[in-house]
This record gives sequence, structure tokens and C-alpha cells, in this order.
Amino acid sequence: MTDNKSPQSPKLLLDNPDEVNRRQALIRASAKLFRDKGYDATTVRDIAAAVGMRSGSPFYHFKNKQEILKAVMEEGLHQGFERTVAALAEATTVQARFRALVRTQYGILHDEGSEFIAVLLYDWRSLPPEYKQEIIRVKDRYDALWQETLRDMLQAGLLGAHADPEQEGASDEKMARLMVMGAINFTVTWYKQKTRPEQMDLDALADATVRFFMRSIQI
Amino acid sequence: MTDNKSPQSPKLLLDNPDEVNRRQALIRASAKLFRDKGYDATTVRDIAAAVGMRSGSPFYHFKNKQEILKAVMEEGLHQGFERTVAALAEATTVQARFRALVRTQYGILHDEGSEFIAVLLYDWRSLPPEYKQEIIRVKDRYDALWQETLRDMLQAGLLGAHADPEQEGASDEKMARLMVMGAINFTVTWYKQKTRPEQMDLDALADATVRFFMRSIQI
DNA sequence: GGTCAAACCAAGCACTTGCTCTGTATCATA
DNA sequence: TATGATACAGAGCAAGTGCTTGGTTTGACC
Repeated sequence: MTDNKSPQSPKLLLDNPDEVNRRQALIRASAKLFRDKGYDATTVRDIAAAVGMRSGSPFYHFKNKQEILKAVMEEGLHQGFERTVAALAEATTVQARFRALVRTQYGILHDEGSEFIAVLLYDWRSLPPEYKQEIIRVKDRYDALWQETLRDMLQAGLLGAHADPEQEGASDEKMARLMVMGAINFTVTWYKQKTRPEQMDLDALADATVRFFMRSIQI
Repeated sequence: MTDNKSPQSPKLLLDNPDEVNRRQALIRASAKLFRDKGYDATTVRDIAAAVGMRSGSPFYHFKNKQEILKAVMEEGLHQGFERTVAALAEATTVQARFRALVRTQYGILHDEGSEFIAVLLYDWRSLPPEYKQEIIRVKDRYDALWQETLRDMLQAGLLGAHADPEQEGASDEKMARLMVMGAINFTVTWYKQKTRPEQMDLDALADATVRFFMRSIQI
């Protein structure tokens, strides 16, 4: 016995303009499943069923399961990059840019239908090494967006222990990025949206995060 | 074909006093494997081979694979709790206790042979819900150790944006813990020991972390 | 109306997985 | 010396796994 369901009716192409590309539907469905159960615990049959396919059909779009994982991560990085660039474009001051970075990252991690980066963080070790390098290349550009603003923050004395003008520099910048992004990214392990009403929403979470990390300006 | 190796020679009981208990050896070996490849990607045969058993033998010590995962996490929390309590006992000032917490947590996460908590963070979702509750109970006591010191830090104005005496309190304390522990715990995704010589060791990493989070004392 | 590619199904293969079950070597104790 | 408990080995089963392969449907285009 293999699959059993009603016969095919491939009219999704015209019905749902959002998913003209069935490949994109597979990526989105896979991201949700990977985020919930993990890459290894998600079977190809799960993925296929989530988009109304049979178990063998995803391999028309991807040559193997690992390429689905890679596609999910790439999708996340590209979406994340564009969202971050757009958010930074609207911010003028350093403080506003920092707040924009934080808020956008929370959205990327926790918005509905945006499970890609969470998968990247969770299932990184499931990705074959040859794929890792390609992803890292995109991730570096992503990190650079943060690094720039954090450097300005440090120089302005808005971050870190004390505003010491003659400090190491690059090492501190990297440390600042790892700590701030670490704290934010780690929310994927504990933050659950829409569970309880008293739960902070993403705006409140971003505010609290900015408040915690950013030093008040010494007037 | 199943396993094939030399016949058994069960003298480990007296040879290796560290692992009088073979169950403990299974837990330790499993922790390493889980940490490397993840729970789902680690087979029972991997675990058995790591301690010189055949594929069916671990089930003499554990009723199923999930109980091995649970045992790994419990071991991690108990070890972590004791290490943390011991470290706090030697620290007197608030700053020293904070530094002790940070340094100990890094050790728990990255010391050789101490992969339990990393597994807890990585493979939490692989644990069946009925087991999760038991673990959470222990984890809460663990978190309380942090909460106490962080509260003192906040009240002394050593943490957070500004030392505002009449602030919310409990909410801030929790946020502080989530941010600080998040940043530290997230190092499991990027910190690799003993790779390159210029890499920070755990002491340097702890110092940099404390420096980043802790405000200098206003003299 | 015939052709063709895109997109999928149906069926299954080869292999792996967690786990069981029976037997057995070892040691402690009576 | 008999007996029971401990701690495995050995063999394998049933279910599930990623993936392949050949055929089928659909819509587009000349």
C-alpha cells in the first residue's frame, strides 16, 4: 500500500495566484513542517501531503530531500535580507536603525508563514557541508547589515559596558552582534505567539529588547 | 545481516571504575552523538556501537530511545545545577556571582564531555510532551538560580538600560534572564572550541560577555 | 487535431529504523 | 554446587524511509 486519495485535479495553477509555482508551495509547507518537527522527523510523505501531492512527486521539483532544506534556508535569507534592507531604509538615527533591526528580526523569526530562518537556526547541522558554504555566503551579507549599525552604536556609547573611545573595535563589534542576535534568535526556543493573551506581541518584545540592550543617552 | 563483532567480554565493570554503571556510559555516548548529529539522525545502532554493544542491548537499560534522550537531559540539568550552585557559593559580590554564572554556563555548554544541555537546547522538540513536564520542573529551579542574581544586578543598576528604581520588576527580571541566557545559550550554534588557536577560550568568552552586558559602576 | 512538455500519480524497491525475543555467559549468593 | 539475577549477544520482524521508474493527465501551441 502506498498513498490513497482522490484523483488529481491540477487547477491550482489558475485558482491560487499566490502559488503559481508549486515549488514555492513545497518550500513553504516544508518550512512549517521542519519548524514544527525538525528536518529528520519530517518525511517526504508529510511534505507531499501538505500540498496535496503523493509521496514521489516532490522529487520532480527537487532532486532530493536535502535540496528542499537548502531551498527553505535560501528563501529565508533572501526574504530576511530584503525585509531588513527595507526596514533600515526608513530609519534615520542610529537608535531607530537598531530598533528596526530588532523588530524586523523578530518578525522574520515569528511571523506566520515566515519559518525559514527558524529552520536555518534549528536544522543547520542537517544540511550537507557542500550546501552550507553556499548558504554561509548569503548569511555573511546578512550579518554585515547588522554589523554596520552595531558599530555605530558602540562608537556612540549606546551599547556595551562603557563608551571607551580607544577600544579594540572589530572584535567588540563581532561580539556585540553575536550577543544581540543570539539573544534574539534564541527566542525561537521559548517565544510562542497567540498562545496566551497576556503574552507580549512582537512590538512589545522588540521594545523590551531595545530597552535592555541600549544604554540611555547621557544628557 | 545484523551486527558482527568479536564476542562479549564483560569486564568493564571492574576495569573502568568511572563507568561502573553501563547505563551512564550510554547516556554519555548518546549525548555526544545527539549533540553532533541530532536525536533523530542518531540511531540506536550508533549509540550501541559507541559503547561496544549490539543494537538491541541498550533496551535492557532503557525501555525506548526517547527515554535515553530524557536521561541525557536530566543528567545535564542535574550536573548543571550542581556546578552552578558550587560556583555561586564561592562568589560574594553581585558582580562576581554574575561572572560565575556566565562562566559556569559556558563550561556546561562547551566543556568536553558536557554535551547534555546542548542536547536539551537542540532536541527539545524531540522529547515527548509527557517527559517535557518532568524536565521543566528541574529547569525551573535552574532558572531560579539566575533570576536571583539578575534581580540584584538590575536593582544595583548593573544591567539594563538605566537604573530606574521604581520600575516594573518581575517582568524586567525575566526579560533580563531570557536575553542574557539566550545570548549565552546561542553560542552552541557558533562557538567551536579547539579549532583555531586564535579562538577565544571559555574564560575570555565569559569575560567578553560580562563586559558586554554589565554596566560599569558609576563612581 | 496532433504534438509536446510540464506536472503529477501509482507502484514499488532497497534499505533503515526502533524494538522484541530467546538464549547465554558471568558472577554473587545460598 | 545449584540458583537466580544481571547484562548482554544474536537474529530478525514490521513499519517506515528516501527515492526511482514508467505511465497518465492537462493545458499550450502550431
